[in-house]
Amino acid sequence: MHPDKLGQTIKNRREILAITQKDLAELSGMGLRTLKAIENGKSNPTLETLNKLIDILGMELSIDVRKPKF
Amino acid sequence: MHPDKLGQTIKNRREILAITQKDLAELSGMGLRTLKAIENGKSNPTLETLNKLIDILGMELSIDVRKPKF
DNA sequence: ATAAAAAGTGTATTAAATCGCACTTTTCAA
DNA sequence: TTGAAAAGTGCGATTTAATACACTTTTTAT
Repeated sequence: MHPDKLGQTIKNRREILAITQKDLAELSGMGLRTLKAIENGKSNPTLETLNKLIDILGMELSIDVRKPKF
Repeated sequence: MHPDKLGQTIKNRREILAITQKDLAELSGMGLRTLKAIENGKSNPTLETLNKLIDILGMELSIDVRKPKF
């Protein structure tokens, strides 16, 4: 999960929920500037910041062993 | 994914692979002190740090919509 | 076309993640 | 038992994520 892909994931989900960056930032209790940076893939967010976001977005973060492609 | 659970996930996986904290830190290109803090749930790591770790551990991070329990 | 809402940006400050060094504690095999 | 390897900790330095303010650009609805 690289910054660019993360940003798209967050942005896509936010748009599905039809809320603005400002509202998402406020609901998540984080700075608007920070959210903008994340969505634009220009940030290296902390786990805490990530958790705030995905919680409000109704998402979850998971870490699992990579499945081999063959 | 809270810091405590993350720490356990990392530690469990490392022990399955039978490598030391020192080796994992070096392979991941991160400070030993940082890895120790993460495993002990006393850290709020950045995405970049997380990526370094799970990459070496043969794991992957994913963010998906929460499935309802019913 | 245009006015308002939403999104993006430059700069500066603050809080905290990362890091190395030196040391202590715990684990574990001989 | 004991000695070495592994894990954990106090401290201080450096880097950078997170933040607010003020402003510009883009998007959207009328």
